[in-house]
Amino acid sequence: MTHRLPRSFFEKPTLNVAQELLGKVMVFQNHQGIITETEAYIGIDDPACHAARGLTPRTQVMFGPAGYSYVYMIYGMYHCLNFVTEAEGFPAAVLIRGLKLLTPLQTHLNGPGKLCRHLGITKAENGIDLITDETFYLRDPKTPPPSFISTPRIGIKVGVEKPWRFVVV
DNA sequence: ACCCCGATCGTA
DNA sequence: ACGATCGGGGTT
Repeated sequence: MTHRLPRSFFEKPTLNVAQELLGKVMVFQNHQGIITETEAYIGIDDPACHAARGLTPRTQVMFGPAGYSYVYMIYGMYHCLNFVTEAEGFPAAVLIRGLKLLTPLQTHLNGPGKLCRHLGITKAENGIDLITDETFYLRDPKTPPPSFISTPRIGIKVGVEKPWRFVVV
């Protein structure tokens, strides 16, 4: 009944994964929510991707196999949650920017910092294998894929010309 | 040891 | 429009 997304779902071109993640259910501990907004960060030639500055302790997980979490701290206050994509050795990930919680209130967590703060996601959640972890994974609700638009990515100073942000409409 | 900067967010 | 706040990573 879980329909957990397999590694093959993540081990694909990042733009495809970013779009196909829309409408999927993210499960983290006791939380569940529908993904409503994503951004793609693709390889060393994408200047907005952390991996453009090479392999460092922080970006190591992005160089590893697909289907792992990549969590980093930003502005000294917030964390951002990503899922690693593509083949091992190709550093890329999808940033999760929006989540509609599957609660009676259906709270919409819009913004990567607020999303992590609400769910309690920190660097302790970096490098988790979403294919095998007990309480952190993605689920396919088997509903029709939602319609979406693409826009430039938010909050970056380089790579702004690439329309690699995807938002459910 | 030092310095700069950032895939954000709330307030003004 | 701007400040909060601090770790990562490059430089000295």
